[in-house]
Amino acid sequence: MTVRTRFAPSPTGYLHIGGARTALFSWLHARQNAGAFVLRIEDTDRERSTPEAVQAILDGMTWLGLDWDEGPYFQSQRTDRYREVIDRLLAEGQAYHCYCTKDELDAMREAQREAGHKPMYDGRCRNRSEPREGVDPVVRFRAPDAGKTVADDRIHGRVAFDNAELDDLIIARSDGSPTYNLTVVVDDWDMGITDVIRGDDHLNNTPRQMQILAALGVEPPRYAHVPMILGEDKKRLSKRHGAVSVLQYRQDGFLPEALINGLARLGWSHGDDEVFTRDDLLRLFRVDDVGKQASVFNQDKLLWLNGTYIRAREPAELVEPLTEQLQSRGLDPAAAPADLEAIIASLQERSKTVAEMADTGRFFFADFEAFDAKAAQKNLKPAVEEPLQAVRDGLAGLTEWTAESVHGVIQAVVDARDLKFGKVAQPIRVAVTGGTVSPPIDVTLRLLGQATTLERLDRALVYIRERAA
RNA sequence: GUCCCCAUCGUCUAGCGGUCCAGGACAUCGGCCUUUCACGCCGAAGACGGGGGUUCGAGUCCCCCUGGGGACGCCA
Repeated sequence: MTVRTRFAPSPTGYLHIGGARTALFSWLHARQNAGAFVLRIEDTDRERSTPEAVQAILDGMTWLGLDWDEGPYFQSQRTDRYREVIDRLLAEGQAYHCYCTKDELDAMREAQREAGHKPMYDGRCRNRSEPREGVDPVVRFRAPDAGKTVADDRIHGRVAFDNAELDDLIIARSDGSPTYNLTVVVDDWDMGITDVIRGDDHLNNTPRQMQILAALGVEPPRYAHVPMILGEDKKRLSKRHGAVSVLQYRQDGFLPEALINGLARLGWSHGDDEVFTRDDLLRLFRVDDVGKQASVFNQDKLLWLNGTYIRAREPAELVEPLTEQLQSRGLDPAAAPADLEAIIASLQERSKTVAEMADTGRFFFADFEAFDAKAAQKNLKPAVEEPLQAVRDGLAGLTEWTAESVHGVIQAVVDARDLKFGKVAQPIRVAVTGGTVSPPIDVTLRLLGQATTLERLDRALVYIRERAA
């Protein structure tokens, strides 16, 4: 049987890293087995589902390169089918109408809690034959009272639940709309899903879904419940844990392959290896090898991974993400004084994110307003006026503007005065970049171009003289 | 509270009864390199939650406790 997996998010918010990881695992499992990856939007909660969220999820998956073969299917468009299954269950006596009111149920649960029991529906409407006046009934699934329901999970192994612990859950609301556990079951069945890979917060739903499947006479899929991703405080992930939206990582200058790599290494490993490309994962990943314990997503490690991927990419492959970052800063990539790829190459090994690349390389694309105060204080002192002027004059005389020729000029000034290279290089750096960080000074000047370099050196010279005066 | 799941360095993890005075990675702290910042290299510190078993031998198997997470909704 060909493998069919699915990712079934509810569109109530952005695609967060927990969802992205289960999507990744499902995607990998399908791709490894030449199977199909189905995308299904679980939007039965009309109140909270939004089209913006659907778009955010689609965008996030696309950015990560998690392409789907079928869908997106929308549960909101399948209500007739759910109705059909609910009617069948009703007709077969495997489901029944329940007329209990909210107040009645609350009172019941309260009493159970007080008695030290798990709150659950006691089945009081199971044998009711008469409708109750003025109450629109819900439909409940008649769950078995005795025995066990056993799930054979790829990650957790055999998990057994006492049927006595499972109550008659609502499969249709009083307005007739189907609920989650019913729609999941019907969809996975109709869509021929063979492997359900989802967060283990759903482990408790599994026996319920298996019971409905059994009532329908359908073989359950294979389950793999992957552990949750927790925040730094070991609590469930939420907005308060910083960047959790996949698209936010994009905005922050992360590369999709870094996020994929980082997500895959949460709960899964392959010996001592840390860096996995998409192809590596396709070759080595096994859902069955995923660990059982919940984990915390470590931003520092992702940053390190992102740096390795930035260095691994060809400069040309960074043009697009860098352009995005420059534009979001109001900078014009076309204003680059040199070939954009050459600028990128000079910035690669000192950037952990593309955002950082745009920030440290900012001076290439726009002039700066003022020198960094501390940098100027320390480097643009009267003592450097003379050597700086010498460098300026030497550079002005160059007819060939290369890193080598630039370096030659600076080296000559340094040698003639018996200085250390840095004593001259750093003031130049502050003069042309405004700050203390940039690629090697000869490369920086070469990239900046002769005219701009001379202009900014002159300005720094004026600054030094004014400060001295 | 009840049920389910989980438990190795700060974090992600290796370990599948002896080769573990527990290995790798990130972070941290030293050092080297150096034209700044980085990159790179070298080194240090840092963990088997506790208690019982089983066994010649337990990080590895079993039980209990503790701790954490999840579920218990006319949310998904």
